[in-house]
Amino acid sequence: MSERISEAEWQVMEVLWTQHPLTAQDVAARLQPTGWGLTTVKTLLSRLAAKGALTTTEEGRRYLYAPAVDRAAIAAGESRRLVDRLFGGRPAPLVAHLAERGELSPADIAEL
Amino acid sequence: MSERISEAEWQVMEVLWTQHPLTAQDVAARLQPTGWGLTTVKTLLSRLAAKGALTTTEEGRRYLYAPAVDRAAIAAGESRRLVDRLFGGRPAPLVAHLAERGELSPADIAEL
DNA sequence: ATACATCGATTACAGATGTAAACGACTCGG
DNA sequence: CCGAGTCGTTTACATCTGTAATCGATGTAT
Repeated sequence: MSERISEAEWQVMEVLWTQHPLTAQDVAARLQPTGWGLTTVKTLLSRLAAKGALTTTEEGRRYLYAPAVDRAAIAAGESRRLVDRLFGGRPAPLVAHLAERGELSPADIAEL
Repeated sequence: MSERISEAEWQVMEVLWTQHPLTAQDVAARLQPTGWGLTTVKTLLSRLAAKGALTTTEEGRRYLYAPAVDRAAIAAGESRRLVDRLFGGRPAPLVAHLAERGELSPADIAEL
């Protein structure tokens, strides 16, 4: 699994990271708020399975989907890409910016 | 200017944020390391101009390009998107991850 | 004057992405 | 058995992205 996960695909992964295994139906149900049709969700599931981001188990006539990649690892990779691209690899400016937005609680800061 | 700036386009912006105004030639020269052809750079400049990310001034028969958007603002927006997407809007986990990579110097941390 | 270099603009084209309809196989209620 | 629903798969199609070739106009050197 070296390929990237697109934004729409990410939302599908979110569902499965939260709970798994699930059928396509179930995933679609949990993606209700996106307004996507069932076939759209199926397409995304297929693409994710094709790129090895999730595993499928046959259950009768359908599949049960489950994540095959670790969420934290993917998030780490994406963060890294962003920091490299936007801040030349130095995360400090990013952190500074986040801090300015006041969305880092004092507790968060203390934790570092 | 509400449209996104793609990764290749970002590299072009980097050049112009560093120095401006520049001709297409100059930008391409500074993008030497990418190995992109001159026409490729011109395409990217056009797309960026079309989406209002940079301004053009006619100088004789050619254009001088300069950024029309603030780098920090764009970076902030992209950071925000990433944090929303990957961490549900709570930047703490991202910061924690960056801290774990040891790329935040103690000085950086102190600064918060 | 003429050939050549250079400009921006137009066109190209494959792969990724978002979003889905259509299809053939299968199952289940009557 | 038969029609309706449900599966995954195949096909569709517009937009975006990366990467350029080509083109018509114009400037420049001889």
